[in-house]
Amino acid sequence: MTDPAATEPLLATLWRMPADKDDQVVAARATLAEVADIADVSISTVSKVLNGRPGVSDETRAKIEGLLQQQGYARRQSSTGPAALIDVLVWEIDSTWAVELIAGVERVAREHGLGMVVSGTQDRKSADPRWLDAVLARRPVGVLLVGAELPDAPRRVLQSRQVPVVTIDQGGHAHPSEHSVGSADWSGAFQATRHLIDLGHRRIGIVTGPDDMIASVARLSGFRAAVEAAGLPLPPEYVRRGEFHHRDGLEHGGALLELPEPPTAVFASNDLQALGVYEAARSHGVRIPEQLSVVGYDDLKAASWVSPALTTIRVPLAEMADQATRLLVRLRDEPDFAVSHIDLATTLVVRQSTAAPAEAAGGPDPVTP
Amino acid sequence: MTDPAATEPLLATLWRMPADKDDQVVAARATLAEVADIADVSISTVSKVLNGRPGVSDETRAKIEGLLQQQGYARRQSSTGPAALIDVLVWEIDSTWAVELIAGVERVAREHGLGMVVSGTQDRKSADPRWLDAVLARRPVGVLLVGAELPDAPRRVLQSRQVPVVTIDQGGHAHPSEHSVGSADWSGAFQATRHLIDLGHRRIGIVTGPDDMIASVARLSGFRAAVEAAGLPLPPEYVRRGEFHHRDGLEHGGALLELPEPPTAVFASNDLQALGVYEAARSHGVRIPEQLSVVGYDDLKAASWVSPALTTIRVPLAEMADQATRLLVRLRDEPDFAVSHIDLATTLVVRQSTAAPAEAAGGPDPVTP
DNA sequence: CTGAAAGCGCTTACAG
DNA sequence: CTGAAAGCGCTTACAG
Repeated sequence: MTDPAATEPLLATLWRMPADKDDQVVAARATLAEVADIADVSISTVSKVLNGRPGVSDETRAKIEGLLQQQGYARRQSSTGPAALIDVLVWEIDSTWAVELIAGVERVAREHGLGMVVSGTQDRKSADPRWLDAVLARRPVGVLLVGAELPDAPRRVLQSRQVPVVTIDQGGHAHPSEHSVGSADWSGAFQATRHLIDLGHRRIGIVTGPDDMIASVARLSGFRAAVEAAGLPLPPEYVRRGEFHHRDGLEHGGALLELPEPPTAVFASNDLQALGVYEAARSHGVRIPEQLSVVGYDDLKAASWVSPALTTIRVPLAEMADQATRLLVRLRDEPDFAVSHIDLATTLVVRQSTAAPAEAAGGPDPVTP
Repeated sequence: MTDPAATEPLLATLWRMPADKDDQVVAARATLAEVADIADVSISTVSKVLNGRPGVSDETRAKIEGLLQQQGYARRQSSTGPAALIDVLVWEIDSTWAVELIAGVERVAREHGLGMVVSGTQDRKSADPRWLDAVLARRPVGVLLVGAELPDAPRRVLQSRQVPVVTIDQGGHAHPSEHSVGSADWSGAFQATRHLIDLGHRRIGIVTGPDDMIASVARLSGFRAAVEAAGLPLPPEYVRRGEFHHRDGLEHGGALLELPEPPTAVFASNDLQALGVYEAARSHGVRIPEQLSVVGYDDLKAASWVSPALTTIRVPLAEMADQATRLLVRLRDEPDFAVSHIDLATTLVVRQSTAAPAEAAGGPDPVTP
């Protein structure tokens, strides 16, 4: 059985051509008998290994365990269809941002009698293989990606098992072949920047999100468009790359204030960063909004609690969660439902963190570091 | 077969006495053969009904469907035991407080290869019956209650199905027969109050949580103990009942500041309330900490972002989640593990929201409403 | 340690 | 419309 040619016909039996009118090749799972055949042992022995029973030599056991793993052996499939579960994969599960989405998904899932399995990931772009295995074993109604992305390989695996995937907040442009629910990032950023310009600001800085996130790129782009449309300069040192974290605002906010010619307003790409800018301003003795205007993005609850209350772009997180979850439920009932990209509108919420610049001409005196 | 006596022995076969050394009676599910027997039809016919196949008369179909329902027929049980899931029931899922616990539970669950199913409830004390049904169908490793309580009936149902329950943050005193992980609420509140007294405050108000939550009662009690130990007066109007919400701080904070003799310091029973007190102080033109000291409870991330940064009691939420989840995993392996109550220590985090009162003797002038 | 054989719960093609 | 019989995937008591 170490002769590769010998296993050839056996492997072939693992792929069956079912008597299918659609003339479609479907991957059939391996049975105990097939694994036993490949391993050259009896079905009984494979059964013992599978159930952890004694009476099998270590050598045989190891060989069979390897084969079960390799062949992706799964017990007799219950013909009950998918479990009443939705799997949610969340990037940075403890972010205030993720919470509002999770709460929204839970509410709609509950309405439909579905449980919500939540998994976190620190790595936005690659799925833990154990996560994928767990999802396949659970056979959920569908998978919701919140801020996370899925590489092609696991994406195809899910597709082949008829597990639909919906992405939330990718700006709706990431995978054209994939269902997504996002918000109007570009125009939200444009509105925010426009608001600052209308107040009379001429020197406006930005703290961006990671440049490999569509939402973040779209916000920067909307910002640039508004600045350019107004004919304002945008020195490169006014554009600071961040990671959507509080500390970005603290660090880059400080750096901006220490420039020889600091901006009179800062557009933070999310509220957390905006709160970081607050802290930087505080430690530099700069008053908001008198000496520095700040606009955030998201409209987290905290945005209205801080002082001064934060002017920001409201992202309809609850509604996005709602739409995405309903889409998943719909895909369960109509698997061939056309691929859809939904972008919900964002709105500017003006509070106390923005005002006209101190001097329409020169701006505040440079701050001494 | 409408003669009740005739069904008697057949019903009896639904309860089998397995060849069990423990001499335990175990409820066995009905098989197709048994249902067929009761219905007086062949197994084939029952199988057809079960799978919605044609070739069965409406009458026979109706009879069999009724019996399948009545006998609680379930397909062949996968002999795999409980699913690789933990069920978490969360009170107010979108509270900042719940998030940190959920994130902590997810991390430990993942470590153990377990998925985390999250359900929310707005009603802290009664479980949705659909939730209970879903949990029983999922057969999770265990149930974690986060801020939620379970009435006796569902509690007994879970117990009878060997689904262990662990409660997080009930102060560890709610159900003596139940596993719980809490934190030292009484001594945390005592520390916080003691801190204010040490700074020289003599008039200290409190915004409490709901008086049917142990955590909240314990905090009030710790507060009282510290005030009394210092021989300070505690007028009834200094004790304001809240619900652990931001608006409690806003409303009661305002009410306290409008008293003829307002307190010089406020102990808020959680950080959200403390931020509400901030807002009340702001709208009354009262400066923190110069004119009013504020202490919170929880140490949410936002506590260090606000200005002035909030002095608070740190509750080890991540560690509590960790302990509770590990306890559940342990209960899976040792169902008879002794009931345990773990209370983790809390610590005082001194930031900028507390200072000595303006006038050691009289305090600030009463604020005009 | 190994596997042939009996058996369980279920499905399905087919005879009546 | 109904059911006897063959068969599938798996488990288990037991012979070698």
